[in-house]
Amino acid sequence: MPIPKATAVLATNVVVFTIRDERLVALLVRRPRKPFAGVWSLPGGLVGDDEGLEDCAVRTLRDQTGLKGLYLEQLYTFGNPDRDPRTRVVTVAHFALLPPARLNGELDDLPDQRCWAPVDALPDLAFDHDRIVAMAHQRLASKLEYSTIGFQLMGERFTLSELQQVHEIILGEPLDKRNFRKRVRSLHCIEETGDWYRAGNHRPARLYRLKQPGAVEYIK
Amino acid sequence: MPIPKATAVLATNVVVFTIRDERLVALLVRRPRKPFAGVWSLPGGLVGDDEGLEDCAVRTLRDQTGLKGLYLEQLYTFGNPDRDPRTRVVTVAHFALLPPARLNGELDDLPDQRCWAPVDALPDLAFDHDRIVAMAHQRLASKLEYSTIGFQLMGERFTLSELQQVHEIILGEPLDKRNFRKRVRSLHCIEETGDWYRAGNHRPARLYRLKQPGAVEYIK
DNA sequence: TTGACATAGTGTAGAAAACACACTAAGTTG
DNA sequence: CAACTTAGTGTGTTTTCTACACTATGTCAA
Repeated sequence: MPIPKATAVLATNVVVFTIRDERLVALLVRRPRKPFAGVWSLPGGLVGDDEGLEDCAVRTLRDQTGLKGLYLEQLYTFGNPDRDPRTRVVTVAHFALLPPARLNGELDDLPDQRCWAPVDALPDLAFDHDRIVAMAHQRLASKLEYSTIGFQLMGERFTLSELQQVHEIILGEPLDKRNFRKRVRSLHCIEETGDWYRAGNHRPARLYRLKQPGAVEYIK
Repeated sequence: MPIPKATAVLATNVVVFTIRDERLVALLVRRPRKPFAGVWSLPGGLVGDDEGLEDCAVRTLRDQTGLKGLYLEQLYTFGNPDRDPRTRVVTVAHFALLPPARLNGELDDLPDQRCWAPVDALPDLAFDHDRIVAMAHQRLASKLEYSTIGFQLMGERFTLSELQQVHEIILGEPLDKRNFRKRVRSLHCIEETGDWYRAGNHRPARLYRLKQPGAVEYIK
């Protein structure tokens, strides 16, 4: 028995999060084509014939934004039949984390075609991309509480204050400094570098690094 | 610009869990066709042109097993390019929960074509369905700890001992009776029916029911 | 040099939650 | 009515969570 003909167009999209100006922002690209030509949307594109889903997410992200080497995981698959006005398109949504330290002008070219939009003040987005961003934010916030995913938004070396600020911004609430540090220490997954971060007219901060840079573990 | 031609065959699969003989079991169906003809596999099938993903999961489950009205949620999308030996097939995996009280012979017809297999002793499965079952089991166990999903395996009325046993089986470890009951009571999501469950030569057990039968909430 | 400034860094006590643990209650059955 | 079987209950201990405020150490400017 032959296989039925292909039934759907398959795409991936990625919500890239970082912190900018003390806000959680997501990376948007301007759609060059109909439908929604000129409207902001998530980076992404069609899955190649012989390409894994995560591979596609990585590739389209690199092609459209130059970003690579980010922490990335699958989020959810959106397949409402009328989410694309032309034809059926199913998208496997992912989210990725870019440490703000890597933001240094990485995306300053083509400023009309890309932007970082605060997740709590998004412009109109194409398709159902606003729902995707909302779900990704929610997932990220949850995972902060029961995993070590938060470290994936840190650079190679970071201070505890930095880390705390990132958590506060994503969760949308202030955290107690001493309790936060106690909790982080109890994870035993970072170590002192021995160096100090100096900035401004105040006491320097210890720099830490992850013991296992790529690892994201469940806690408790 | 025209949309590119369809790039992938899209399917859904469902892992239906229930408890049988004090084990967590998943529902398997025998594949009628190549590839893997005659091999056990998860119920599922191709997504219709104008059909939602969850709708497809519900439909194929009903068509292949007669089951309906189950709690069901999306699990993960498996899209490895060579997971199907013929052509690219991407499957959106779901899992569903069938209260054991509804097992009464529901699937006793066509016994050669369907079976309940213990998740820790699966037969060889088609495609990557063993990975799907493993991930579903892991997800279910996690969600037991931070949500009220466990009640979706209960019938309309149930005893606390029943509920505890289901938790123990899924988690694979014994739970303390008094602590378990304390925890369940603190959720405030069940109420006494006033009736008693009588079975065997021993004290009857109180019957409870969910205050909001469909609801699954996050806790803590 | 020294004082003002700004952020880094630290401990403790009370509350709440998690955990370990064993006996009595109330039916059925022979 | 005695034996059996599962239902149902409380307390003390440990651990985790929470609230809370001051000292340390650098820079910078006067």
